[in-house]
Amino acid sequence: MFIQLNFNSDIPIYEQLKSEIIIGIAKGELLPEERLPSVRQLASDIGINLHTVNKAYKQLEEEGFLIIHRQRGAIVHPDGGPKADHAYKRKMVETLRPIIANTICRDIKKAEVLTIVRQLYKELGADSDE
Amino acid sequence: MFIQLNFNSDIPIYEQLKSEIIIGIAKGELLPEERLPSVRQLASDIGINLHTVNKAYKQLEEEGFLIIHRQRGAIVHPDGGPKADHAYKRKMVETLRPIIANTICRDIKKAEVLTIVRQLYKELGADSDE
Amino acid sequence: MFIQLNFNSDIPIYEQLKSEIIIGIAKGELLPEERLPSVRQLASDIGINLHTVNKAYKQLEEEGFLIIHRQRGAIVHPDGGPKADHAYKRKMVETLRPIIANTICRDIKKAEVLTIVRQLYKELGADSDE
Amino acid sequence: MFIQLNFNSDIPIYEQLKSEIIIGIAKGELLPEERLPSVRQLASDIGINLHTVNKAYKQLEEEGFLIIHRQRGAIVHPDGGPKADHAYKRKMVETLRPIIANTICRDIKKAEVLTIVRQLYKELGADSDE
DNA sequence: GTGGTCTAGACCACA
DNA sequence: GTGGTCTAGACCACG
Repeated sequence: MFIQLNFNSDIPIYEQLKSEIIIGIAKGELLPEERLPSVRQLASDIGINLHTVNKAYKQLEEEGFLIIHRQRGAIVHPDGGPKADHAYKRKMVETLRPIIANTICRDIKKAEVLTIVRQLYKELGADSDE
Repeated sequence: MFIQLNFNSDIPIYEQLKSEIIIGIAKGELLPEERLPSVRQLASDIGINLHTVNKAYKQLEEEGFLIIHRQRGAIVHPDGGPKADHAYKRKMVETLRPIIANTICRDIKKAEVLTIVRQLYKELGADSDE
Repeated sequence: MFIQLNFNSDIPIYEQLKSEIIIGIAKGELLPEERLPSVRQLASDIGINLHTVNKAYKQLEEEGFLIIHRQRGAIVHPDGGPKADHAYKRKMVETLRPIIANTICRDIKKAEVLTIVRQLYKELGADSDE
Repeated sequence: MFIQLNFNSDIPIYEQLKSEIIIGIAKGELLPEERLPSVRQLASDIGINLHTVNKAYKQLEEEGFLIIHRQRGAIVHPDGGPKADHAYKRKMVETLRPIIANTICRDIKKAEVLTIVRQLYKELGADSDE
């Protein structure tokens, strides 16, 4: 699993790190119960601040992606991720709405966006027609 | 056109305002060349500072959604929005990837997400072409 | 003489109008002692506010390009323009410096800029090798 | 690098500041990747408000001269400046036209203006290629 | 009456 | 300590 961060992005490092880990879990590169690098280790590897990794881990635990043991470090949640409740879905729709509105303003066809979404599912290894 | 802001959100007010305006343009509630409220007027209506509105307007002008005129105020860009270049599409994919990854972790089916996207197109009034 | 204004520009209308008139004088389209349209007439022709034309005329008189008679209206200054004093030249250099600095940052060769300047002299009808 | 502002000028302070920084980059006083003072530091040094400095920095980032990082502050763009596209050159010509027209009206010889331009290139340290 | 500019001061997110 | 955000209020340029 490669973690690629863009230090010039306006997206906070810890957010990028969270995304990378979530992508890793989605792809199956990080399996349930798999152990993640220690905060110290990962921070050193990526060349970022220890607190930044810690913040990402903490929030991922908060959201149900990880379980952090004081001694054993962080492991991927046995269930592979938090469950989708109504609140989450509502928030997702709120997130997608301005993105979709933007594509409409820019005359991007619905079909093209749907294709992009399907490609992302393929890229992330969830390509089954479920 | 209704503008609904969430002052408790972690999304900046000016970002929410930008999204609302983009949604308005996508829906056709704001037509090309249509005049938007003055910064003072809108700020007063929403109950925020005029500089916050100004920031949203300025950025929307920068992105090609609006044209700001010193005397006439802000109008929707005659073209209804900026064109979609490669950079935009790349950025959109980068935006969608962690969202999609998240849905995968949460076991939301691809079909459901595609349905949500289609519903958003419908809601935003761009239901014509699949 | 055509007066072309860009109402979407961030340059004030009266400034654009001043420039157009100065360009007209430089080109010889407006000859010394030639009468300009009345404030009312020009404003109506261009479709702008009367005060805007008035402001441009006033400032051009102030700078020595025009002479405004209460009854006869505005005429081009008999000398064809104000004289170049030290203050003007100093100001011109101050105006050009950031423009030139910008071209350097953008890797535009000095030769290209000199060519552009020469072309402008040609376009404005002052092409002699004086 | 000295920053000299004229508070009585009709040119906005943030514009003057932008020019000074661009000149600094052109001269090579500000090298690519070099760090600029923090907005607070510079504002304090010059005696202006930090928002004014921020505005200048932001616009310079937008134009490709700087990169602003939340923690590291602002640095000169690694490339030393944005590239020159057609739009930029067209705008530059539009900027120069009224300036040149003015010199013609004032009987300043073309040769003198060309000399001034050459001197500016010399002053700004880009004297190499004619 | 419109946006543009500038100042001032506050709190927050980030690393 | 850095920039980001938001508020507040003032004066000005423009037309």
